[in-house]
Amino acid sequence: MPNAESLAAASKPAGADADEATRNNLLRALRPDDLARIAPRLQSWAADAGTVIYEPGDDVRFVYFPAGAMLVSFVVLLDDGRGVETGLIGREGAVGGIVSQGRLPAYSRAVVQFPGSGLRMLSSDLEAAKLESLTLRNLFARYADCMMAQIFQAVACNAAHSIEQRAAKWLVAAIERTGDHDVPLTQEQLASMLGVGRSYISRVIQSLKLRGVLEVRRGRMRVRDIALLNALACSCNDLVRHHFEEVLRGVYPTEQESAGLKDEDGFEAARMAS
Amino acid sequence: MPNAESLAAASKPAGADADEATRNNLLRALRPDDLARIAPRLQSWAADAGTVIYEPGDDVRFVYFPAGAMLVSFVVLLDDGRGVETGLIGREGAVGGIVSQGRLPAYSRAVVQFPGSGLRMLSSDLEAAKLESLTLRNLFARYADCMMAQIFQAVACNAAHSIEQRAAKWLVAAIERTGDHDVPLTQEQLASMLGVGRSYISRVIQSLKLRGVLEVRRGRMRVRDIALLNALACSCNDLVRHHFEEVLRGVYPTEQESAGLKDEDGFEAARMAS
DNA sequence: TCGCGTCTGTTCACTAGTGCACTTATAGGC
DNA sequence: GCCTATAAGTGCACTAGTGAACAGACGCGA
Repeated sequence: MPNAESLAAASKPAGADADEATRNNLLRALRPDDLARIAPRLQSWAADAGTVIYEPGDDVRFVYFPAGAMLVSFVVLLDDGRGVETGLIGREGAVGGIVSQGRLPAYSRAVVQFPGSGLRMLSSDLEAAKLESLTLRNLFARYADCMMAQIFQAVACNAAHSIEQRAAKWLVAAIERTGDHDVPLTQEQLASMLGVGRSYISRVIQSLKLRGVLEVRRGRMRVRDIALLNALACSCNDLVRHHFEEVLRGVYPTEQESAGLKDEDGFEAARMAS
Repeated sequence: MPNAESLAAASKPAGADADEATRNNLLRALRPDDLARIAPRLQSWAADAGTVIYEPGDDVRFVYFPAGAMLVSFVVLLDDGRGVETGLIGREGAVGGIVSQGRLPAYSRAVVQFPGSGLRMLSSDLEAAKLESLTLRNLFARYADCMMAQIFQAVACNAAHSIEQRAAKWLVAAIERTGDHDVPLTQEQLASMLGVGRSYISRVIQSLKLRGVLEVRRGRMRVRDIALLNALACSCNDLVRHHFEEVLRGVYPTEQESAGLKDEDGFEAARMAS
């Protein structure tokens, strides 16, 4: 359950707490001198679920760093009005101009999926800092590559895997990032993100419930057996996680602060998020 | 039909013809001083269909610039051994370390789909040149953003659109890039790239044939009515093309050398490729 | 504690797509 | 000009997923 700090969108002026920065893995991975370089430009930032950070075509002025249990989705709008999720970003990453490296019209919509708080800074400030620091540039290029890998895998996944596999994958991915087995999401929202019919998702969830994988409440689910859930999912998540580990090994901190996520049977749900 | 220059993989030592460089839009978009900066490092390069440029995990040392009718696919390998196409690159772009900006293990396989020739250079040389030139860096960041948009759209497309729409889209995208209505591809290959069954693709192609959209030969198709084909496709291609135009407007050359692609009814098949 | 909006569960008829098996066509090499 | 490998076409039984419709049921606000 998202903690009570999820208030309406707001942002403190500047020089946000060093504490807050450690709640985002990309920022925590910064060398002290790089952190010192950008810290004065970071401001704290919070948003409710459903908040649209930017729309397609918008000039994206900020880079956003979700922290804690906050999740942001990239959503591509189709001609028929549907919006399909193409990527899910949590405290392991950042949103806004990561690939384009500055101000270009956004292609997707970015929307807050799970509420929470984080940090943000002007893209122009980040770009300026990247010009001064090779290590900073390197870290963000590595993260961009990982994000790209995630999107690549999603293309293949959507072409090849069943709706049950994809739904299970989504839930595991969300829990890995938030560190919370409680998923505040209606079935309607999940169906819409996957680009599939609501009634079928309902059946899939029902079947997971009957197998004891999760509990259903109105507007939220609670995952009871994440190991089984991950086994029912396709391996797309695992492949992407592996790429993150390889590319960011030695850059991301390796500490095991797995947020109490370890299950009895040893499934390491928070490897990427940790 | 790919022209006879498609010989076995080979590469001339250096300082490749300035001519060849104009056959790739990214290189043609370079300012004269930027072109002069990298030209000495460009070498010409050719490959047959099926040539694997790199495999997942490989250290990608070169950036490849397809020219003319050459096409390169990104293919993500699934756990079950299938490989699904996630992106298609032709003379409008480049392959290799575009997003990661240097040497990182590749996530996908890159494979030559249609044979031909082009240019390539060491990633390290390109990165060095980008450090020296803001305009060069800017051009490649813009292209990276466009490639990202293409992949984003593919995620949504695979989630939402029918196989007929996706097959039609693929054919239009290929023709836009090559400038040739002849598509040297077996139905098996097309099915595999889309991640779907071969027998169903056969039925889709059959239906297109009956509607007079294309002719079928063994191992190749010839598109007769690309306007109708594009109408049967989803609009994903159009959306991506629009983003290319917006982001690379004023950077890409705007001349209309549409390679004889204009149809009687005015469908501009080569807008992006031109 | 009541009422109501919205989320969930389920049925039903239907369409899209699968996977296999088998036949038929075709080009290209000798 | 024939042979053969391989690609294309097709029938069939089957499964996955759709979309509309409607009946509860949950929980929040007054």
